[in-house]
Amino acid sequence: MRVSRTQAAENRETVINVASRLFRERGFDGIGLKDLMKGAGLTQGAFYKQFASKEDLAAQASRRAFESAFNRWATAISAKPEDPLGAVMAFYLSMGHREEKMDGCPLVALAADAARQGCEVKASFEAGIKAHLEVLSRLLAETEDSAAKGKAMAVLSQMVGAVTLSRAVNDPDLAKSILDAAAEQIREVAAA
Amino acid sequence: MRVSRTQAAENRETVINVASRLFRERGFDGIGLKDLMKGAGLTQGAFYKQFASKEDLAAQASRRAFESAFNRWATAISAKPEDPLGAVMAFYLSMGHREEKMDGCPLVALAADAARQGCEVKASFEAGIKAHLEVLSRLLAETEDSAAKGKAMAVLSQMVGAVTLSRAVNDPDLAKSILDAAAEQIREVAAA
DNA sequence: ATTATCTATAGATCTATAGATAATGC
DNA sequence: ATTATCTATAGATCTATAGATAATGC
Repeated sequence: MRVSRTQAAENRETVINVASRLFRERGFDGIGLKDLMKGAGLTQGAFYKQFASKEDLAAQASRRAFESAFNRWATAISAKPEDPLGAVMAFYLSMGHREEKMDGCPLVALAADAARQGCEVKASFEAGIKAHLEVLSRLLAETEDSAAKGKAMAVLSQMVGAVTLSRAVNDPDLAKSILDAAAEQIREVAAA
Repeated sequence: MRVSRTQAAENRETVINVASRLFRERGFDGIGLKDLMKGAGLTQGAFYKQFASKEDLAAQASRRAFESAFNRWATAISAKPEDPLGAVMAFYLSMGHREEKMDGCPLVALAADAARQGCEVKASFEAGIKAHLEVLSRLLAETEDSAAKGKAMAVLSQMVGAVTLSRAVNDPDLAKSILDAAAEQIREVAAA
């Protein structure tokens, strides 16, 4: 029954990866440890040798979700170097992202949940938000540094809010209008 | 044990009012029927004579939360008729609103949760979002109707996203910067 | 007679822990 | 000898239902 240290470390990574997706899909309170462990091919009993508590896993899984989010940003940016901001907006403010809860942005899926968690989870989110703001500041390419930071905060708020609202309604036309309106305004802000 | 019809109707309203606050504070999955009913001074057994299911209550409570949100908007607007948009932003994008989860905007507290619920809850949110957009369109006072609608969607997204992000971080300075950046950009958009 | 609420409970699930097992690592 | 995982379980909680109770409403 015991496995090697490397295997145990791999198992731990798998649990974090699975949790980063299932928490996004169902919320921190929407899935139990049994199903999370099952998703990693383990049983619930193995959980507490790897993690201190469910909240501990929530903090780790949030960090992992941000890592995978950054990979998507990096892929989009490097695929279109002549318009990196446009490339990010094209996928972020798309109907595809709206429907892709499990692999979508953790800020949209879990930031409101994170507000109800302890300070470890919030620390993961704070780090994730700061990293997002740095990338956005760079993409907005302001000459003045403080202006870029403010714009980045405003733009990130708008992105997160737009996808959140688009997911909360039934009507896909309304959802698309919200995403398009955000994209339009971000274009104007970036050009200003 | 039985109460009069009017008393029963009052009890039902109380349950919806309590749920609209406790759901916002703890999330749809973060509080059980027992505690919701206790908050209304009743026992769990009385629940199913009034509501078809927890999701049914979630839809009703969401509608009620939007009603109370509109009251706050209306109060702010009528208190400062020379700058209604500024009055709304002053409370919405404040640190006070950030800390006031139970009575704050239901879009911030529950829109991400609503995305995981059934179509009844989403219908409540769709109606609430549309009503918000109508008020905002009017406050933005565009001459062209379609431009006002687009601006309203962009501004609402930004408001919801900013408060959501401000609640997900530990650092109050960062939280305040996010709220201020959103307010600043909304002022510019409104002036344009 | 009807019915709103109560107590009680079914049956499932939740987080967390205890002890057994069997493979690793010294 | 140590330990990662397993099965099993404690104790609490969840949604939903059943049947008793007592007041309403006809």
